[in-house]
Amino acid sequence: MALRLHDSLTRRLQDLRRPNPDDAKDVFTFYCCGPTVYAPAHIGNFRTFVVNDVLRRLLELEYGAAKVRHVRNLTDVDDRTIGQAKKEGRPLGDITRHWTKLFHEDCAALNCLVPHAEPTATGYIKEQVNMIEVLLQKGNAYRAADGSVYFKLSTFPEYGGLSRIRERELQVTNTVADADHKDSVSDFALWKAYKPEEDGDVRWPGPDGAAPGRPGWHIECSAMSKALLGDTIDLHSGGVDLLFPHHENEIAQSQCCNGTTFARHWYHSEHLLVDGTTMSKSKGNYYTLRDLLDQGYSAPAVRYALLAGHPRKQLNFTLDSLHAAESAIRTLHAYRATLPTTEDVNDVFRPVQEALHDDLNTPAAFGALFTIINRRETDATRASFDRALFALGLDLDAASPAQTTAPSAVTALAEQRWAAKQAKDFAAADALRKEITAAGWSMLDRKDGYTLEPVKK
RNA sequence: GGUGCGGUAGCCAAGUGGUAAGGCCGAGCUCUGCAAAAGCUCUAUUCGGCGGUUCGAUUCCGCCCCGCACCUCCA
Repeated sequence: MALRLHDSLTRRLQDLRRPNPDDAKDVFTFYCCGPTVYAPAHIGNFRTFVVNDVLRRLLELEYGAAKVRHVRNLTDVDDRTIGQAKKEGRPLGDITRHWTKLFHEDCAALNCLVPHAEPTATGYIKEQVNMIEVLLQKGNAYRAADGSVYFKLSTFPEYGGLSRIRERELQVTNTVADADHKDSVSDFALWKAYKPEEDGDVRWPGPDGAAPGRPGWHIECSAMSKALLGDTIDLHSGGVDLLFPHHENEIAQSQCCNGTTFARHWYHSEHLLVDGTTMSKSKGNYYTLRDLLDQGYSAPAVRYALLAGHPRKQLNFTLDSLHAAESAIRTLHAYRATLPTTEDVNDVFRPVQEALHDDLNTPAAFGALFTIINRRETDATRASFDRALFALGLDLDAASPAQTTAPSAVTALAEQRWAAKQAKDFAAADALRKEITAAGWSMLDRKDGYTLEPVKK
């Protein structure tokens, strides 16, 4: 079954295809909008990246790992990054390096495959400037009085096709008096002229005839995808919030500059909610991966919880859903141990991949997974199970709670209780169990000994 | 106001014009001295409300109620 995915532009399910499957050099090109590195990424951000990671895995299973090229950018210069640098009184690069490192750590913990390239906006200034110059030459952009460059929306009649927002509606809603020098309020910035009071020392030489400054946000993705993947990419994805204006603007810039289709397929994943509303700093209702790990939840459980709802539906995140995820993962872990390591004759877990191939239906995939498990298929092997888990990106071994060692006082109590139990002095054994529990540890009796684990919350 | 999405068991969540996957929680049982783990079994005559189409609708259509998101730099 081909990989079918909802396309945001046509609003239909469409098969994802390599345009030239007979060409050995042809690869499937996949661009996903990445994070802005100025603060910790919250798990809402990671819903997008985890969903896209499943997509990447499916593409690899479908075409072969060598036939997929996945690019995800890092926005390391914009109002927010500059604002954060200014606030902390540190160079912009310090801030963005710091948050990039933490972002990568979280990605690794969530078992996301590393993109083939992770370009940064500051690493592609020249490409962005070049693109702006082409747009100026073609008449799709103009220089403003302050030296900024804007995209002239009226030169691209197809604008709004993705978001279905018409220009006149934009103007109605644009109530903020625009302080800059646009011809039309709908026009968006390609290049922002340097403002000493706001930008500190962040500036580059601008496009021909423009002032020094920095690129606008939207142009970076257009320039980096062009540089790394070519004029037309097979799949472009991101969170729904990017649909307008970011992706709409990317289409306008890229298609006017390159004269060809920008992306063959658009995919947007929905938001993660907390307490029924979207996460945000101002509401104070967001979680970071670190928060959850510190509370004792495992990264695979977080990944599971993020995939527990259909990616194109809003998902309300709760600690209950994390508990459920932890339990489900324990079941998977125990089940895996029962599977033979023999070669598989029937791919009994095939329905899991099929569910994923049907518009990335992750909840249905989990359903299929457990249905098969509950059937106790005699043909099930570890290899077929692991293939299913690979597609979902679940690393079960990483789910085992951190092997914290009990304090010596607790170990001593445990030794005493074990001895008492061997001597069949059950009254003493029970009393010692209580003490151990009171100290925050569970003593789990095994056949030939015992293990100690922190008491579960 | 515009655009889009959704309302399915205690919680989460798939799905279909032909009579409701799955996970969690809970209950019972088995096994263990106890506990835990593991295994087995059970848990929606019903899919926001009211109409319509149909032999038949949770699934299609209309209206209504409720919730959420986006509307210029938020994944």
